[in-house]
Amino acid sequence: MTVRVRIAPSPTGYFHVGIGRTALYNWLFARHHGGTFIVRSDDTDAERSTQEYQDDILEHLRWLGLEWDEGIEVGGPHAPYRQTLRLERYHEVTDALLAVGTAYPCFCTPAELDERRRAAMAEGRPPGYDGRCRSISPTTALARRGAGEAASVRFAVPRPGATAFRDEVRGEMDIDHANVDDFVILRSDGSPTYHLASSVDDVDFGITHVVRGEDLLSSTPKHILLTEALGGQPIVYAHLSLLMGPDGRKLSKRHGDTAIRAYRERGIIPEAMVNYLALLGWSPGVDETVVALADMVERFELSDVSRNPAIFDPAKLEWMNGVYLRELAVDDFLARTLPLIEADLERGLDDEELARLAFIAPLVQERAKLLTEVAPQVRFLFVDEIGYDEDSWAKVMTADEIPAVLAAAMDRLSVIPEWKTAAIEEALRAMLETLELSPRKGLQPLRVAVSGSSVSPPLFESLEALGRGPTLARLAGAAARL
RNA sequence: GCCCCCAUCGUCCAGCGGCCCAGGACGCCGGCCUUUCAAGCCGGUAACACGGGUUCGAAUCCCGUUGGGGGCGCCA
Repeated sequence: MTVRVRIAPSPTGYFHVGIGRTALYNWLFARHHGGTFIVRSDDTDAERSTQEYQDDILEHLRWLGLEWDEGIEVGGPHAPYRQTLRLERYHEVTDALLAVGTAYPCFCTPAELDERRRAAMAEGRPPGYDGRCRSISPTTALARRGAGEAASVRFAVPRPGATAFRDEVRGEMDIDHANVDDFVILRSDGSPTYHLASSVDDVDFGITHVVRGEDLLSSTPKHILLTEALGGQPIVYAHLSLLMGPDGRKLSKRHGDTAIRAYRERGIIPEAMVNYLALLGWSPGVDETVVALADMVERFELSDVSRNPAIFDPAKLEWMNGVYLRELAVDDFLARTLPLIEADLERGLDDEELARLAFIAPLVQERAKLLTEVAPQVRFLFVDEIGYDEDSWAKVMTADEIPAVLAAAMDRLSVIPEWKTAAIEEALRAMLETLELSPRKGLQPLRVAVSGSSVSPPLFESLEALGRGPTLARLAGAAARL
């Protein structure tokens, strides 16, 4: 049997790290088994669904490299893969269930249900639907509907009864139907609920494994019951624990960024995000933290997925991002960084500037954790006027010997025969010796004078990249500002 | 309230009855290196929630307590 898995994001919000991880696990599972990964759109919530969110989801699925074999935008044998386009099918199924009595019309209004739910809670009874419309005879029900009375359709859960299944990450489950109420499958406005649409799609699309969040664990009997009623093949379930915020509560907006987009914009690269997400709840079985994608595919097993809720830790993500940044080929690093640099400068770089950037890039690559750190670090190479970081200035440009240092540096640098790192270093070290200054004392002022900050790429290389003219001008400029 | 899930360093993960006075990674602290910041290297800090069993032997199995999470919608 070929493995067929899916994710069914609802376009009611940006693609966030939680679904990202679920998508990744589905993808890894499919790839590991040579199966099919499907993406469909759960867009039945017309109120909250937007095209912007839909685009964001697909864009970031691709950004993470989780290409899908079948589904929305790419098509496939079960197209279209969006639920709003399959309403007829849901009605067809509902009618069939109604006909055999596996489902029944419910005439309770939302207001009534709400009131009863409140009362039940207050009295300590289970707040689920009490099943009162289940006893209405089919003829009476038909008459009432014929008379125009609004009705939703509920699934008649067998009682007494229980649903047992084996969850691939949690083990054997057995849920008594006393805890599964007669749930709505079709709203009174004719739209399908999540339970119906999702289960019908899973059956119709031949889904073999459902890997999803633990929040759906207690709804699983509903889906199994529906699947059986539809005559579908049994589906294997695997429920992933949820992602938490730093305070141990469910991850949400108030914890800061949960959107994958936000991390991308902050300078996280997809390789790092994927690696980090993969290990947030799954272990390849060895004490390794940085794992190549191919190895993940090779080793991924649902049985190795952790049952513990996991706290999303941006600090570790950033560390990992640094690891991946350093592993990048310089050209690749440059390619990913250039758009950010040009955006920062608000102009493109010419060939000569590109060459200077390429010269300095490896040195920046070594120290970056985020792609977004690069532009500010190299900005001084491409602007006419630099802005000084005031903290840096206050910290290093206030010592008594500063004027002498700047003057000596200008003297030395203006006469070196060749403007190369080695010659620059030699000249400046000679200067340090003459002035009897430590590198820290004598070189930091030059760094601030030239780059505007006490933090920059290595000084000698930076000067070479800047060029003699601009270097001398910056030194003079700083001297004038003292 | 009821039902379900979970429980190893601050965090993520390893451990699936003896190899564990518990291992790796992030973080944190210290050192080395050093032209800044990083990186790198070396070292350190820190956990089996609690109580009962089972067993020659328990982080590992069972029960309970506590704690955390999820669910109980004509949301998904």
